[in-house]
Amino acid sequence: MQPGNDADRPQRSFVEAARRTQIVEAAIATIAEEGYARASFVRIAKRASISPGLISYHFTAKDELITEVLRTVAQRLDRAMAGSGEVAGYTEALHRIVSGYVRHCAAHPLEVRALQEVRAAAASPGVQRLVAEQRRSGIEQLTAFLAEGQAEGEFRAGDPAVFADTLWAAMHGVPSNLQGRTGPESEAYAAELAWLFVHAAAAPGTAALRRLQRTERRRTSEAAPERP
Amino acid sequence: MQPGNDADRPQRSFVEAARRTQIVEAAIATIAEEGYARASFVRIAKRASISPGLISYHFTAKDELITEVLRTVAQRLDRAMAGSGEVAGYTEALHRIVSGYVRHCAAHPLEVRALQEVRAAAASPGVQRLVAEQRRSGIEQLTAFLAEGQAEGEFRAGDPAVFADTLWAAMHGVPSNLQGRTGPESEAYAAELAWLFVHAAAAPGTAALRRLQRTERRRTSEAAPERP
Amino acid sequence: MQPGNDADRPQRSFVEAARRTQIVEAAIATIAEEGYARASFVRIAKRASISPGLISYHFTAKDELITEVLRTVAQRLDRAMAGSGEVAGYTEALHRIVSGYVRHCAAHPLEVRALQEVRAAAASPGVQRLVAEQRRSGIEQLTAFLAEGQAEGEFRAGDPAVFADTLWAAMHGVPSNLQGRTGPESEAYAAELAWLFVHAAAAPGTAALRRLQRTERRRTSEAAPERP
Amino acid sequence: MQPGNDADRPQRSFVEAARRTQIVEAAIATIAEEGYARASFVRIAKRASISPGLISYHFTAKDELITEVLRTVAQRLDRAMAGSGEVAGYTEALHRIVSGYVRHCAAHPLEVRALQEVRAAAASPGVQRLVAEQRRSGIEQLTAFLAEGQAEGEFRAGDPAVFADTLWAAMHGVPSNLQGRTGPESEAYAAELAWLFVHAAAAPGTAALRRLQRTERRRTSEAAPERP
DNA sequence: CATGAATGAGCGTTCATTCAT
DNA sequence: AATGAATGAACGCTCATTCAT
Repeated sequence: MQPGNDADRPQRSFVEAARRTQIVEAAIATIAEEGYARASFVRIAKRASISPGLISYHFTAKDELITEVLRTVAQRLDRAMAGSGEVAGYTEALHRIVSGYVRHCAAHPLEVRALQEVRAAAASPGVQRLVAEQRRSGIEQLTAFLAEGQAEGEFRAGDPAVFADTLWAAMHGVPSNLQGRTGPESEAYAAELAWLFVHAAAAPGTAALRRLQRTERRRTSEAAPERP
Repeated sequence: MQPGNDADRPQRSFVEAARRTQIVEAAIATIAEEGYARASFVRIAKRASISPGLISYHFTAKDELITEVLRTVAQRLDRAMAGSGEVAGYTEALHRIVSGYVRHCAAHPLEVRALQEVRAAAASPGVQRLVAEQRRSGIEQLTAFLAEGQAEGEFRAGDPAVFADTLWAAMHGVPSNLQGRTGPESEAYAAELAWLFVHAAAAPGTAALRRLQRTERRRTSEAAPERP
Repeated sequence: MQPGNDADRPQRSFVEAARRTQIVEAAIATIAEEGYARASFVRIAKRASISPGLISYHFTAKDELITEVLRTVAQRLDRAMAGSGEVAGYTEALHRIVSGYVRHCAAHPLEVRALQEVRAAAASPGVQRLVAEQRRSGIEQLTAFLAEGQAEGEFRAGDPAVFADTLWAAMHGVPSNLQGRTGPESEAYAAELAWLFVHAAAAPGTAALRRLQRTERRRTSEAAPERP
Repeated sequence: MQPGNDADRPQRSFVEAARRTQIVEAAIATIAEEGYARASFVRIAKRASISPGLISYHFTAKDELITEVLRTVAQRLDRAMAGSGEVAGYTEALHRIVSGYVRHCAAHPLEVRALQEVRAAAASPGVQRLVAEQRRSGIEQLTAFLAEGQAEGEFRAGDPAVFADTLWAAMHGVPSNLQGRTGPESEAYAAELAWLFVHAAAAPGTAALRRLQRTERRRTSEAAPERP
């Protein structure tokens, strides 16, 4: 969902790209585990087993590094939410967005934690602008998606912008809510949250809803087939 | 919703209380407008037109000041959400909680912004503990309220904990979502969000829901009677 | 042994004198128990249950307070070392000086501790000057005393200045050496140290030494008469 | 006499070692000349012509710098007191300890002054612990040495612990007593003080004492052969 | 490319001292 | 005579950034 301006510096050697990636990963880990406030160049460099000066060499300023962190993590999140394979309709798509998001949070807690830390604590105007832009863009896409679903008759009436805001905010809370939950519990959480929003959005009596209900019931019983 | 230990230091002179209040308000404004990371004693003091040393004189450590900020804002929020006057039932109470919260955010954007900043960016263990405790306590109260409403038959079946998590997260997103909206727009936002959660929670066909619907329609038409 | 310039401010009301005394005592206790570095006006005032401003009111600067502390404690020490009653000769006088000093250290550890703290840690030129003066004066008196004893034939030949230096230094170490010793142990320490210096100073075969030996033996057996 | 744990951080680059040494030396000079209380990072850095931040870069905390100062100076002192060459017996060894110590004080007054300042004025628990440990260890070694000399019949009867305390304290006073004395005067002071303690410790009529007396007389007459 | 020593500004905090009350 | 709120300078320490090597 992040807006990309990949044209910033098109020419990048292989080694340089590798170093940048390494530094970004170290930054993600440091921010996630020690908090944004403690993620100094010295600490990030220590984690990457390089010198702090090298970070400044590859990134013109801390802002650029943090920006890269933001883009990297958001991109992976987008991919996780998009999922793969065909989608039968809007209802199923919504279900996949929410559950995919929750599953990604459960599978990559460090990344998501780092994302939240940066979004909340980063103070520089540049980073804040990007955060706002990611937010705007994300909500815009959600709103468009919901409006389409309405137009197709799968989603009920109501202001799609408010619904998108709420969905976005609810997703933001997921990492915190997942803390202390085991893998299976996270899976259940994903299902529960997805259903909550699917129900809240679905027009009453849509076939899409019933179809999804059947699909999910099968999935669940396959995953836990102890029932006779 | 914050856990209170008001017995910390019972004896406080009038002047001291006034200064503390002034400093807390300056801190709130600074955090809200410049971000937690830039809310240094020097900047807060400048806003209050006092010397930085005076903050240390009145608060034993920065933690204490931030804690006071957290408590002050949370307390006002709690009051706003509780509202005044009788409440007919759980459905109406839920409506009031959500709309009261949104209205408070619209009326006191600095306070709420500061609250979010501190909750997200404060790194010290002491503050993080209080933040976690406020969160735990808030969600616990919401969960209990929702479970009661279920037992009384006003709310539909479902895990009240997940619903509470979602509601909490959605409320956290409100200040951001309100940014750039005018007063009347905020009012509409409050109504919309409240309806969203009331609908999501309400058991189908409750009288309470219909009653609330009538009440709100009257309120709205009085507030904006330009319709023929 | 401290040089007195009592003419600094001759006119002092009764109340003022009492306050000054109270503050000086609080300062002594604070310095002794918390160390010179932590003996701020606020802490001293808290101990005296007064306001910090009052200290500045009664003492023109911290230097003056510390100076007063130094004078007060040194004066008591001098009195303790002078003792009371007749002294038969120089040998006995030396014994009394050393043992009197040790006993005073054992009886008033706070005072002496404060004295050492100030002497060692006080940085201001004014205080350092007084410390140096007390030292000079003390050693001068000791030197004169030793030279007299030499002239009278009770003390052996040798540079009295070096002996005085050594005695002064040894006395400075007493408070530390006394730490962790019980009352009776301190008494034994006093006797041992006094004997050490009496022996080191005494001319061989003086009658004074034998006389003192008899006296002390009697004192000791009276204090611990469990011998048959 | 200081307890060493040199294994703290074994790996240190050449440049870093040089800087640390430079900073330690600057700290010693600052403490000695301006007093411990005025030995701030800013002042030490100014003396070393570096920025204050660099001290923090090379030492994790002020404690570590002061600890290094303590260790460095104490180590040199130990070496000076141990001296070189064979020692005929305990009496001669005692003479060498005292005179070696005094000579070191005369030759390196800044170092020793700094040592005293730190020992007396440093307030942090970490430093105080090391100071106490150095003291304990030093007195313990002296006591053991004296007890051995007693067992060998060279030293007279008496509590070696009290003698060690006194010797330690007397040595502590030397730097002050040396102030204002010229080189030759210091040499005389060394001889006088060493004799004082040798006499105080020696058993009457030992051959060792007479032998030492002859040796020293020769040394002295060679150093100042103006006598006919 | 890469290092890591070095800088200088800014941080929270302490303190002797002042002064309106 | 006494209070205690208030100041401003100094403290130890952290940090992004620079640069000689």
